[in-house]
Amino acid sequence: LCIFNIPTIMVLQKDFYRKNTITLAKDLLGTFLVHDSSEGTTIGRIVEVEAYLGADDPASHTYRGQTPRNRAMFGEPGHAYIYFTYGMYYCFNVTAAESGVGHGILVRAVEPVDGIEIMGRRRKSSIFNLQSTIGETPAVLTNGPAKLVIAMGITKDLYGHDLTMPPLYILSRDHFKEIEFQEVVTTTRVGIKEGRDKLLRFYIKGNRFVSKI
DNA sequence: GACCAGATTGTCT
DNA sequence: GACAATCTGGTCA
Repeated sequence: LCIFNIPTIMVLQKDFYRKNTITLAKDLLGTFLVHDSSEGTTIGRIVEVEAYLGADDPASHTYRGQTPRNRAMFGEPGHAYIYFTYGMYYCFNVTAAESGVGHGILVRAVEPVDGIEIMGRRRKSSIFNLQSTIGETPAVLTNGPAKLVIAMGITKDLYGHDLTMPPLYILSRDHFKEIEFQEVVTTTRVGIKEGRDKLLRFYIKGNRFVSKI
């Protein structure tokens, strides 16, 4: 991983996750999601997220309280909440806020950084045609919450996983590469019926891997 | 670009 | 029984 042979980059620890949910959502932009799997390591830079605010948010899976499905969001921040949806897809969230509150941050898009061939293989088993490219990198690999889960090989057995530990963890921003950190765009969330007015979607302005502009 | 139908099943009421 | 924090491939423009 010569890309990260830089002393300022490190695995984000528990303290990083112990903060206001909206602040955490924005702070996750530009960090690197890493998954070490038997197929190899894949790394994606987080470029788009959405915050879900539990009992204060009718769009949240935790709005009506705890169930077997959403229990991870009621635990410690900085763990994986992975849910199954539309009969065939999984989406990945970072749990947020203190225990009992039920907040989560949906990762909607990452920018492929390493293991791009592995991502391509995983995605091609789901769809046939990946012609669209950005330079050498296919744009369609990870520009959506279910797409990135497939590309990065995230499965439901990682439900509740502590994100400070292998095989799934998050690295801090590369401040050397981000001398000017990109501006954050704040907008409404995608694909929800309730809470459409809330401005809880955040993405890196101008980033080509964001799911929708 | 915009809009739309279909896939497919766990989860909750 | 209804619905879902989605994606793909089709149509029309």
